[in-house]
Amino acid sequence: MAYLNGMQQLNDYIRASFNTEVAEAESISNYFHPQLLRKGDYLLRSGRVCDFMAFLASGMIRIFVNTGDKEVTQWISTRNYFITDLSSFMLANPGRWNMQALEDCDVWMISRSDYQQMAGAIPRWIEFERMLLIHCFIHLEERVFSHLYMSAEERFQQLFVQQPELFNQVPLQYLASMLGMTPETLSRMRKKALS
Amino acid sequence: MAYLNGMQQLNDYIRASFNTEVAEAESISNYFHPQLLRKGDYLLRSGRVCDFMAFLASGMIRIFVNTGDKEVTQWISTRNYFITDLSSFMLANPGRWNMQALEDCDVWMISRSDYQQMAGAIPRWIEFERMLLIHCFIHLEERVFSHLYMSAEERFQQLFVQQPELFNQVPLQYLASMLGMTPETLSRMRKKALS
DNA sequence: GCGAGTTCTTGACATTTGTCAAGTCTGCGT
DNA sequence: ACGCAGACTTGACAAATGTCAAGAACTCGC
Repeated sequence: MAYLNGMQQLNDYIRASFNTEVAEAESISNYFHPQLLRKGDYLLRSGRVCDFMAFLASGMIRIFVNTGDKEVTQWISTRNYFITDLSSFMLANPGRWNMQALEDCDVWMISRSDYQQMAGAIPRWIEFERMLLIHCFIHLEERVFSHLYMSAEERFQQLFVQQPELFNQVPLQYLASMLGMTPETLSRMRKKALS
Repeated sequence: MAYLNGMQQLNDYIRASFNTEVAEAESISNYFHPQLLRKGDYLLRSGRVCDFMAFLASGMIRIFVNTGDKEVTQWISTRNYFITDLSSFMLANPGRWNMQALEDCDVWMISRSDYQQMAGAIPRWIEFERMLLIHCFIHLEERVFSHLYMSAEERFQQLFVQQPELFNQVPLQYLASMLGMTPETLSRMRKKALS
């Protein structure tokens, strides 16, 4: 059941992104294969080459790295996002990131070789990939900018407004790390925000 | 003279990036037109649609925004980089960034319409653009990461090692902003580093 | 080479955020 | 339901960084 819903979601997402027909969307989503992740399962481990791109149909995945002294969460992906270690997937070198399911996840995966085949077979995929890269760039640029002109508290408040659902579902320590502050600081700010 | 050198540099850069013949590199660089900027001149102003991509053959350009209370320098581009307000150039919406010459610059520009024409005429340009986007993504990701796991001092030291030339040529206040700290703090850290 | 304007440095102090440690809460497996 | 382990909260304090203000150094046009 979860599989079928997930595939439908991938289809819908592609149709909306490509503004295209059902047939073309299906020709794309057929390249993807379902996988269920249990809470705690790893989709990828640091140091491995990332040989896939994944579409997260449901659940949440945390992307993080262990730097020896501390664990740094770079990002938490929610449903309807494509996930990969871009550097590793595109350049086929060992990657930095761990990807771990924060809850049970329904994930649709495509291997690098299938990806290349798809890109060759479906010219519009290349267009789509281009827009994906552009939007990722814009998003990261915004994030760098937030560290240049906002305080920790302002970054917290922005996230609290933009993605309040994260604060129910994600362990606070991961959000803290993603915001570039300690769990204690985030705990205090959240308390203040709720009062 | 500067023009010829600049064109040569654009050619060399493209040949190296594309790993291609002189002829193809020239067919690309012919789409670009030279422009000399005087120190202080603006290549782009905040709020305008960015209708160009530029190759910086010599000089330095500061990319920044005025947020009302303070000016935030996002990046300082050195020679041999392509420069554009990516969001604005690709999506043709009004951009956020100012771009100002920190010194006299030799810049080679291509308009959006010529860019599109070139992309249509030279399929390898699309490949190149893709690699450009991927590398920009990786660079920004690294930069976000640096704000998550490094202190201000560590970010300073990293920049000081990686691009020491910036510290001679660029007003300290801009470097401070780019690193996400105040000029006073950077001044103190630099003093400590030099002793 | 001079002077106005900008930029940089320095000190004193304020604020923000981090660190550590203890105690509390919560959720999960048995 | 119990107990354990992990997660969260809280307080006291420490460290990093910011703010403000004054003076020094530099730059650039004349």
